Amino acid sequence: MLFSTKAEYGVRLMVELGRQPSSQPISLSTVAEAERLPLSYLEHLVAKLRKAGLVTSTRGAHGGYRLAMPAAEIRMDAVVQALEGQIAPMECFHDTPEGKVLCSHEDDGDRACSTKLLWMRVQGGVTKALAGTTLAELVEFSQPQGQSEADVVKAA
Amino acid sequence: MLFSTKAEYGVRLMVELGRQPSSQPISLSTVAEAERLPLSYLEHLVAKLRKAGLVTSTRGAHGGYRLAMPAAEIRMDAVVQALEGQIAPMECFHDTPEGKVLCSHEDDGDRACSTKLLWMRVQGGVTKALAGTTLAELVEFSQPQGQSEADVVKAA
DNA sequence: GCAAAACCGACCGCTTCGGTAGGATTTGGG
DNA sequence: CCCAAATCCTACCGAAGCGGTCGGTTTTGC
Repeated sequence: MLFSTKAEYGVRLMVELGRQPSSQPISLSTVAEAERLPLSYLEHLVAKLRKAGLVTSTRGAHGGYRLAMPAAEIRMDAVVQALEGQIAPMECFHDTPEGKVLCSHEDDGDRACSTKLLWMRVQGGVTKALAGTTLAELVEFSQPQGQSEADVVKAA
Repeated sequence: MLFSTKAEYGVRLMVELGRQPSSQPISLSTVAEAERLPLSYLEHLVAKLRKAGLVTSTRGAHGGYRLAMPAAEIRMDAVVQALEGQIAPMECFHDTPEGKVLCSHEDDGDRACSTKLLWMRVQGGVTKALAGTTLAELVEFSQPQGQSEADVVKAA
């Protein structure tokens, strides 16, 4: 599997927050019940989302979480990265100060790294899919009257 | 990380085999030395490739492995799948008899699965990248006189 | 002040990862 | 015919991550 349930649960959590039209926060236990997910596990996940600045929290009674910005402005690559860590196909890919990726096997002798081309393409495909999808799209898609799934997927 | 070193090592192994022009097999220890990888671990990986029909083996002295078909006919999705198992973004994706993928959270109440759209797009991106790359391309790319990396990546 | 909620950190069983070890079997060459 | 080289097979092992659980602390509205 490319991703663990951290991404799965975390994205569901975000969609649940995005579904709420009101400005008042909703509690984690509400989300946990709606999605039938373990509350104490969601706490760990929402902590990552909060540290990444994707959700804000209000403590105390009637507290809870809400999106830190409109759902249309939240790209899913940020969400998945907050939950799963750096998105790279391989251990040997790491970020450079310029924000690019490099393969550390780069200079094995006189040849180029034989796998780099492949992982660059995979990286591109995943990044494109994640960055090209907003939370608002997922909220819209999950509504019962949403357009046919084939249409939306095709638009990727 | 999306993939483990099984894919990394296994792909390097395949490239090494693809580099050999002759028809005679090359031994694992030769590959291990060339790529500086542990021989006993490579044995496990090459076993998966053999079971998947991607390489053939000849036992005994002067034995070894060779590609089961021309490198240009070997698509990397087959290689990675043989090494890592089914390529799916999520646990809840599984193959159907028709060869498609489905999300098992499909019918949670009256709403569509809120994450399905996202994982479908990711799945599409990865599959396109892997299936659109052949072993021959990687062999070509890893030669010192290969064309610039930007050109090849762009062609994805 | 009580209850509801966010917060925090420790723990735990399980599986996978990356690798090692030891052997068995097959085969070509001397 | 025997030995060395090679594939093949099974078991094991430490470390790490996954998917939680638990107990507690702090904050806040009513």
